[in-house]
Amino acid sequence: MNISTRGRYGLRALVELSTLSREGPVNLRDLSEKQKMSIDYLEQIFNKLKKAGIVQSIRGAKGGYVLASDEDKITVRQVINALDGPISISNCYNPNLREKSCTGPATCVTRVLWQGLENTIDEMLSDITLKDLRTEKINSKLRGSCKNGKKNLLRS
Amino acid sequence: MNISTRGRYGLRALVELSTLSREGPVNLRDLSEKQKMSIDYLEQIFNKLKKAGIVQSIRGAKGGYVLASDEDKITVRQVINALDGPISISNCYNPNLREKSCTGPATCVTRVLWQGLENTIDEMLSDITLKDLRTEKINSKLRGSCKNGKKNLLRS
DNA sequence: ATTAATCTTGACAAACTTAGTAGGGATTAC
DNA sequence: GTAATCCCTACTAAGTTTGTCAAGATTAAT
Repeated sequence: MNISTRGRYGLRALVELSTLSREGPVNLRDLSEKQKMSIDYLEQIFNKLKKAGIVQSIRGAKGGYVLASDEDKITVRQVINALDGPISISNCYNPNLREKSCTGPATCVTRVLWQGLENTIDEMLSDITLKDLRTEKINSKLRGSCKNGKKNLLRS
Repeated sequence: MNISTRGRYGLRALVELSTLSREGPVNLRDLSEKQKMSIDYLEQIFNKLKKAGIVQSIRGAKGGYVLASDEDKITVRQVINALDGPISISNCYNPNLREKSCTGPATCVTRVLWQGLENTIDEMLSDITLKDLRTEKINSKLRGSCKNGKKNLLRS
C-alpha cells in the first residue's frame, strides 16, 4: 500500500482546514505555519485535493481553500486515495496487472489474503471522517477486530 | 507499511514448503521451479527466514529447508516481519523517530489513527498461520470488521 | 490601473527503496 | 573427490518519494 508523508501531511492539513474554514477561506501560508509544512509542498498537495473534489479553491487576494463538502462526508480513504492513489497491498489480484507482478498460479491463497487485508483497511479508513478527527472521536472506530475481543489497542 | 514482493514471495514459498517438507528437506531449486521464482532471490529470502528462526536449513547435498516449528505456530505477521521488517504506517508515533519524520504537534489525532490502523493490520496478520493458508481456510478470518456487519468481502 | 496576495502548473533533483543479479565460499552425502 | 546444496556479501538498475523552484494567472483592495 503506502501511506506516504504526502497523504499524512494532507490529512493533517485537512483536519486543520476543517476547523478553520468555517470563518472563510484559509490560505496556504497560514496552514503551512500552523502545521509547519513547506508552502510549496502544501501547494502540490492541495492541487491534488482540489482535482479530487475534496476542497474548493478561491483564487486571488483573500483567497484560500475551503472544504468542498461537509466534514462528515469526507473520509480518510478519500483523502489518501486522492494523494497517494488507491491503497494496494499487491496488484497480484488485479487481472490486468497480475501477469507482470506475480509469478504465482491462477488460484493462490495468498492472493486472497492480500485482497482481504486491503478490503479491511479500505473499510476502516472509509469509516473515519474529517469530523471524527477534528472532534477526536475516533477511538471507538479503531478498536481491533471484535472477534478476538482485544481492547485498548490504543493507549492514547 | 509495505508488503513487498520479497514478503509475498517468501510467504508463498513457505506455504509450499509447509506442504512439501513433511517428506524431508526441500531444496531451493525445487521450490524455485514450483513457484517460478529465481533461486538467487529465494536464497536471499530464506537467509532472512532462517535468521528469524522460521525455517531450519540442512546443508550439503540432499540438504534443504524445513519449517523450524509447527505450521500452525508460524503466522503471516512473523513472516512479513522477518522479510520486510515490522509493518509501519508511519513512524510518527515512534518516540525515537518522530522528530525526524513528523512536524506535527506532540498530540495529534492522525497519529492515533495511523497507530490504530497498524495495530489492526498486525492483529489480522497475527491471526493467520501457514496452516490456514495451506488448507485454504482463511475466509472466516478475513471478514471485515464485525461492527458494520459487512459480509462476503471476498468473493473467492 | 497597480499592486500584493494568492492559487496554478510543470519541471527538476537528491535521497531512498525495491527487485533482482552475481560470484565466490562452506558444508555434506555419496 | 565431487556434486549438490546452503551461506554471505556486494552490487546495480529502476522506480518512488519528498520535497524545491520558478514562472504564471486570478482577484481584492486601493
